[in-house]
Amino acid sequence: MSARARIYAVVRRIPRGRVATYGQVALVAGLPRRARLVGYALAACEEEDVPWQRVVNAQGRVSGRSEPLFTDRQRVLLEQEGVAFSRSGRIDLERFGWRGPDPEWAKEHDYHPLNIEEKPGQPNLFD
DNA sequence: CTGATGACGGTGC
DNA sequence: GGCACCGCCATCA
Repeated sequence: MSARARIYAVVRRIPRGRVATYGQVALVAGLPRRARLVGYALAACEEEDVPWQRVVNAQGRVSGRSEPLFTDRQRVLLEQEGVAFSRSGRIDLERFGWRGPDPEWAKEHDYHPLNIEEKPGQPNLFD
């Protein structure tokens, strides 16, 4: 399986109303420290069932594009899923960040779980 | 082949 | 918070 195909498979696991970082996607796909590759793969992605809008950078911001129209589009799509942006255009990853794939699924398909804990006191609106 | 270019990220100031 | 490096690596001119 190509690196690209693995990346798309991981992105397809991110649920509605959640966002993952490029680095997290790389890690789950078994490609540590290759966040740039994830960005490259998504830029070239033409598959309809890959929710590319749910991947943002580690600062919780929508990454810039050569074509700024797609940046706006990504934000609109996420807001429609219930993801909130701060005034400065940031997403609170404690609230909306993906906690990793279902461990069951990860084990079966040889991906890496993340096991990120929910922060106590932060209501989880989407699980 | 070589150098430049990114939907990146960690570190340091 | 911002900014500058630097490591990263597939693609492309």
